[in-house]
Amino acid sequence: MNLLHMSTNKKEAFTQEEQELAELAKALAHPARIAILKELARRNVCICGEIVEVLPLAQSTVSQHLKELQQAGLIKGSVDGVKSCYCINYEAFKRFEGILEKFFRITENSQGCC
Amino acid sequence: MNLLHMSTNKKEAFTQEEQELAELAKALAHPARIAILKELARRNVCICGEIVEVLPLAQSTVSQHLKELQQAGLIKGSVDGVKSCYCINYEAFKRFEGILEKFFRITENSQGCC
DNA sequence: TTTATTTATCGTTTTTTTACGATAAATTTT
DNA sequence: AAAATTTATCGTAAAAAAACGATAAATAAA
Repeated sequence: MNLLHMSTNKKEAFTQEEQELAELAKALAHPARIAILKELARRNVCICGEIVEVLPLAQSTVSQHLKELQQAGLIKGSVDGVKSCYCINYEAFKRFEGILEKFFRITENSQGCC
Repeated sequence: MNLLHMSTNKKEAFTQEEQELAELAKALAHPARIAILKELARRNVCICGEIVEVLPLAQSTVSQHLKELQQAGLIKGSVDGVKSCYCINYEAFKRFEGILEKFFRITENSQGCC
């Protein structure tokens, strides 16, 4: 492999699994998004702009993070009048957990040498 | 909170735990790094430039990814002559698993509303 | 000793992410 | 009906990540 680095489309060079795990990991790759997820889990009744109150970020920035979490599938959102309501997508987390577990299992039976 | 967005240093606004999880997740947030980790685990004898052979990326780019994984603590490296050898840091993965498990547990007992 | 191999690092470019303010649309409240 | 509230989106700026080629240092092979 690696003549002129194979394909022009880098994304396609990796497996579907690798891409999916990377996408999900990316959703967790910012402390603000982790804080949002924790807050959504804490109040099991869904919240909306209350998240903004809790985070040290501007409303538009929080909105952006919420969008990313939603696009990754980790949260669900619904509109209630002028307010909007988000919550944990339980099924997605279960799936995420499964993918991670499988991944970690691979690393488990490798005895390092360094 | 949130008057002028609190502190000027955004990083400090989140907990140590949130930051650590975000850092670890970021290390997984690229398919190339996942592929590298899988390859390191597959050959349980450590490899080095053989990783470059397997990935559709330039040598310098792979080297960069290896550095990031090492900085995140997920892999260990050692030099053997002109070659350099990397391997899975088993303890780090165990720790990572623990942190994730704790995090997922929080999300588990939240019944969504959307 | 000269040549070849291996790999980390430098410099650079391009792309993505993060963050904010301003604004617009929708909906309550007054 | 007018004013206020809520929130997504737009435009933009700054920072970080991703990628490459070139190079230098170290070691191995000739």
